[in-house]
Amino acid sequence: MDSSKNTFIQEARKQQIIEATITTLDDIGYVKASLAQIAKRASISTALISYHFVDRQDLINQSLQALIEQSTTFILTKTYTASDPVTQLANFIEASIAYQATHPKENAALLEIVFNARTEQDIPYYKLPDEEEDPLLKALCNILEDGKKQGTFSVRSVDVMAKVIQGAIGEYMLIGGPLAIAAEDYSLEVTNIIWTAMKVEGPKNA
Amino acid sequence: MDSSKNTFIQEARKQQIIEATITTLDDIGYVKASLAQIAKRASISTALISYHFVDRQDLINQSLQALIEQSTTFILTKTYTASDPVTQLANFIEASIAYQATHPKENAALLEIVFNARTEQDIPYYKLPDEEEDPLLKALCNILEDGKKQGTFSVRSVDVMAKVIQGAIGEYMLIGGPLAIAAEDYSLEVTNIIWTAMKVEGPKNA
DNA sequence: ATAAAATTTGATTACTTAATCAAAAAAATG
DNA sequence: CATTTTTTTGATTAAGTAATCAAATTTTAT
Repeated sequence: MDSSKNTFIQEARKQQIIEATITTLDDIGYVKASLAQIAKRASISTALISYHFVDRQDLINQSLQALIEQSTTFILTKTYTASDPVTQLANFIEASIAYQATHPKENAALLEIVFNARTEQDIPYYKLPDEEEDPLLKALCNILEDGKKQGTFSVRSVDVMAKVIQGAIGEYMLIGGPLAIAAEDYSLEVTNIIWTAMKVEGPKNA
Repeated sequence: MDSSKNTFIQEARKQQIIEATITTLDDIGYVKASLAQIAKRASISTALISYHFVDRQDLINQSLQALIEQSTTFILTKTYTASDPVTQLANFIEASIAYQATHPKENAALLEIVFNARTEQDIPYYKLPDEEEDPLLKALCNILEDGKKQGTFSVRSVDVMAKVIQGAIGEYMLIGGPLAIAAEDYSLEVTNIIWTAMKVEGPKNA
């Protein structure tokens, strides 16, 4: 809770363990990412992990939090370089896809946790509520709202449009093998598609 | 391999075990879905699972295959009710989302496997190549190609557009909590967005 | 009905797991 | 420099894992 009481060593060690956790998740996946495997990659004993984290679940949760913070900061920083919704949206899409391309390890680890971890009531993390929780979704909705208000975007449902954009972004990491596309090309294509879908027209139709 | 050699009992039992596997995956997730848990839900002994399936991996793989076949058949059957690309696309989107809404258990189990299972070389299933393998993606691409050829759709890259559509569909199941939208409403919104994005215009711009 | 074959089980196997704990090592304190 | 506190380890624990196997049961064929 209160990290001000922790020494530098404590914080550094925790950080090291979290990094080893991320590496392990990327290497061998959630199922096989045991404390022993994580400890091996951190070159420490398993007991030391238990000393710094109350639980395996705790370790996973803190790793997840670190991963979310890192990617969120990366994306939102680039997004708000601009002040107009059009550029912000383009930045958002590009940064989101660029993050995946430049941080494959972190991205894989994030996926592993989100799609494997469950609450004590066995509710998968990926089914947990969005909106107020997910700052990326909120930022995206805000940008769409702004563009809608100032008449730049033509959007029926901001929520659904946000989901479509999120889906297009999320799909990039699932592209494997033959039809692999460069991140920049994919970003441009997606931005173009979304832009076309929201283009304001002369005569309004239904 | 050759299922013609299997007796009815064998096939029925295998089917029962696969169903129990799906239920277990939905209930408690991939990590905790042990043979014991699956056996409990099928009201049989764990050894019987080993008798009918060579491996746990084998059981998971056969369950996955069953799940993919089921959803693919459902979606493609509804899709090809029509013969024109426009209706086919609308059908495809609607059927894909409807399947998720009407088969939550199967859908959850499919997710659990795809995002947890790995090959012997530790490659996650979700990273395995698409295209030739995934009949849904192929069908979607064909529909887009058809519409493009006959001048109904305006698409730069069929591959990317297909991914955007897949992403929008896949995102539906991740909508949890407050902003839950009815499947039909979501389908209509998505179809509308995609249609707008592919609308053929009068004057061609760059 | 009886023998043979297929199916099912309970018990056991060898392993891996997360977590605990006393003791050792290292760091901080007076 | 001595002592107290923090950090780290190795060994152990109890529980759970997939898989095996001989024996029991059921089904099928004769």
